[in-house]
Amino acid sequence: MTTKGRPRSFDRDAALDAALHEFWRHGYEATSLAGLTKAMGINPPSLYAAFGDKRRLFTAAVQRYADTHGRYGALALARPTAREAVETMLRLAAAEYAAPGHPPGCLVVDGATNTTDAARDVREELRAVREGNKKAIAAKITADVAAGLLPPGVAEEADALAGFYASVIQGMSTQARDGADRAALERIAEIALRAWPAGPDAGAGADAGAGTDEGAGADAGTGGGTAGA
Amino acid sequence: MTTKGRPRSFDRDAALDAALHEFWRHGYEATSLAGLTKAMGINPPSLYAAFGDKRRLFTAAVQRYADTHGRYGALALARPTAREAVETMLRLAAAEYAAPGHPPGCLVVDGATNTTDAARDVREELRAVREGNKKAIAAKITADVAAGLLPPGVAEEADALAGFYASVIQGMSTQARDGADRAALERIAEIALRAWPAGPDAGAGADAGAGTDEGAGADAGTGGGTAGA
DNA sequence: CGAGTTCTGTAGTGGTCGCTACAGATGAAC
DNA sequence: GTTCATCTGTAGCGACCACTACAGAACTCG
Repeated sequence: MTTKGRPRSFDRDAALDAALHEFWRHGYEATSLAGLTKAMGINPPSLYAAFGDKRRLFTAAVQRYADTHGRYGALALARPTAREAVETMLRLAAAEYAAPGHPPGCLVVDGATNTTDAARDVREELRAVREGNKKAIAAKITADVAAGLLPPGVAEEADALAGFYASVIQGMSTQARDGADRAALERIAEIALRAWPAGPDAGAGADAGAGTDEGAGADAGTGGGTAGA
Repeated sequence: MTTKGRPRSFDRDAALDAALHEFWRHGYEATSLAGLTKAMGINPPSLYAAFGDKRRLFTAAVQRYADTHGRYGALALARPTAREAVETMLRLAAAEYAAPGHPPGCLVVDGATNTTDAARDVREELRAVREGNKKAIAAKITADVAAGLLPPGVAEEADALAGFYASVIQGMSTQARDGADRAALERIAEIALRAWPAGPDAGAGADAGAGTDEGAGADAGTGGGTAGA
């Protein structure tokens, strides 16, 4: 299978990166073909030949995002414990969302927030990714409860905890887009980690790494009491 | 000054409410004049005579939102203590974001997330409201430190705490738009409140008795003081 | 070389965007 | 009634939207 015909005169990956940045900054529908072709340095027919159409180009950009800037999610979920996974996810998100060289915030969180009815499927595409991440966090928590790393009562609020940390991360994206720098985002992450449930031997305050005020009984009492009531 | 000429044939407030719902659901730029006029039950010339143009109609809709569904923010900030303000804001937001009868989430958070360069000022308008709310929360915290309701060290992280709770609320809006119901949002709010700093006499870690700090801050029945225990 | 294949730039397509000119309709003032 | 001011619906403005027909350019193959 040889490559016949006139060869492509642009770098497909570089063009995809340029498209990704456009979608990242403006969102799906607010990104025009004119803006895309200008940023990518190509003309519409080349775009359509290489990527299909705007809709498929967006999906390709999301995929590329997941493989590059958005890789922190998978990296964090690969950590052995739920606590490490959540902490890693928060801290990597803080660093990534405000990193120079690309638009602030998260493409998956804010890439298709404002859509017409015609682009409802685009919003659904990103929503599915967000919900998948949330479920993955909940699964990590449930697994740690089963492994004895977290008290049994935490199992009942695994979904709630996952929803909380998903909410924080999504809010961090908005904060980054509003101008928060990396330090500010890291402070948000740090405070969010104070809400992590105490270990299985709660009350003794055997906490891994975090807050100065955290190990004490207040949080342990809150979590255990609410869950067990 | 009498009213001469043909009287307006539609209810201006009702039309504004309809426009608000359109902007709320789709965001500023994804809302078309055609969609607005259809939802408002009027024709373009009537819209322009009554509200100026799409841009000014949006600002009027944001103002109406602030006076109605978005009133929870001002209500919460009117509470005497920072703790009550934040707790009230979280719980009212949880109830409001998933309430039936209107689109999910918050207009101020998600009403102008995806914009072209031409509508950058719209995004700025909402960003200013968000940042104002964040600063108001920080001011409440700083005031409570000055009043002795919170330990002096909290003053240094007043901005960080405000950023954290703003982040949670903004994330709750995304969660609501992704389908979270009121109960799920309230669980997020509850977990977020676990990160609230301990009272002024908490440094020694003598807090098994929750009454020390919670008695002043938590109102009856809200669960702010770990109600179930 | 010529034939075959694919890419590239030009120059549009119909459709929708926000917005408005215009004329008829509908009221108050006289 | 007549006059005048304002609103209303129709109909259409130029600009932009995503997208593509077309022809020439640039490559591999025989």
